[in-house]
Amino acid sequence: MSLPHAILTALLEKPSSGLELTRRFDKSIGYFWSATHQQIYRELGKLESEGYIRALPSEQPARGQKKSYEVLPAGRAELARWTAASQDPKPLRDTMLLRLRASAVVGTAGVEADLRRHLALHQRQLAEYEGIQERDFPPDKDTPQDRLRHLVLRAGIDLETFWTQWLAHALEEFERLPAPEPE
Amino acid sequence: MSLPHAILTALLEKPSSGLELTRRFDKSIGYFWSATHQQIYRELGKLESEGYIRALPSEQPARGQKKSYEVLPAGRAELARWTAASQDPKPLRDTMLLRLRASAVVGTAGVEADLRRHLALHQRQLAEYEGIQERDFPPDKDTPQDRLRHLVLRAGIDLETFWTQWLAHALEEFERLPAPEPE
DNA sequence: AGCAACATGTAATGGGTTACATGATTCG
DNA sequence: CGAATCATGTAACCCATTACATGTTGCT
Repeated sequence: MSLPHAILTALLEKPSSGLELTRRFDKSIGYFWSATHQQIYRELGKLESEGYIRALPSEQPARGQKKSYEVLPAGRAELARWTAASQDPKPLRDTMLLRLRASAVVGTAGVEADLRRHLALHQRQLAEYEGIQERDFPPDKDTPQDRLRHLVLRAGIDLETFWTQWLAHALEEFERLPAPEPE
Repeated sequence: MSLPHAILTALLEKPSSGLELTRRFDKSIGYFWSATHQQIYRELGKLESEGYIRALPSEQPARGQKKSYEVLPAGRAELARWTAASQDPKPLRDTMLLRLRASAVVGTAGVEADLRRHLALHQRQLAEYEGIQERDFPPDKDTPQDRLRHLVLRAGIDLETFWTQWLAHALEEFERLPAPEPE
């Protein structure tokens, strides 16, 4: 229920076409919301038909043609309403944790290699976020908007930090574990 | 694609009926995987028809009758296969982070109250996990299985710790923010 | 007998994922 | 002109969520 609001936010920050949105979701928006181009195009159509956004008039609408969108007042109002509304946090669902719990019953074969791979992935992600932090949030940029966006990036950085530390700890445990399969 | 494997893991740890599984998912399994009773019943039917689990023969099958399941060898093999297979981590999707980013554009009205509410929820969750840790993982319990399960619980505890700290930090930022709506 | 709690389901909806389809532009 | 890339979509499937339906057990 939040993809349309993620798109409205992105379009308010900067009017974009579908593919540009996809790239921004892969890049800087990805640390709090992810989406594929199929989701985005479907949602852009829905948002347009609901009167929340409109295509910028400059471009002609054709199949392979770039089509940029901007947010209409109704879209901004809907985003403000949704942002202010109370929402419950979603319960966790993490495959790696489940696999670890399962490996206590069916054996740890194969898991350690993937723990290492995930550690490398999270370390790379962390480094990327820290790069964004240095580039986009120097100490002198300090408007309320910057502070809020930095806060969100900080969450991404802290989460990746958590994962790298937890995965490193998990690997230490694995080295202390006896070699044969349990159960 | 992991709900069936979560159920297989839970059933291997202890054969259960649908409602018992639901309670265990609410309780101790919830810190790495969540599921409702509807999902569980549907999946139990599928797992049974695939030959991964079977109903314990002692009970007669009727509508309001308790029906317990146990895992068959094929189910255990499938769980072992899935656990060992390499899987990519799923990208983050967090509504609160999105709302904060949106509030940088449409104003922060209403968000602060929900930040406080979430902080309280995460603090309660953290306290609950720490209770489980004290009850279920005393220092003398130290089999490989215990270590692996403790590792998973540790992730839940550390994640809740992260959220409480980040939310507290966010609330501090809000107090430093100028009162009027940005943009 | 009536009611609450237990227990197992069905149906409808909506979002996410994967695979595929199609037109336009650019570059060799 | 052919291939790669850019750009916008369509279709099918699966999973999660919500609301609803139905039978059973135990208690008063």
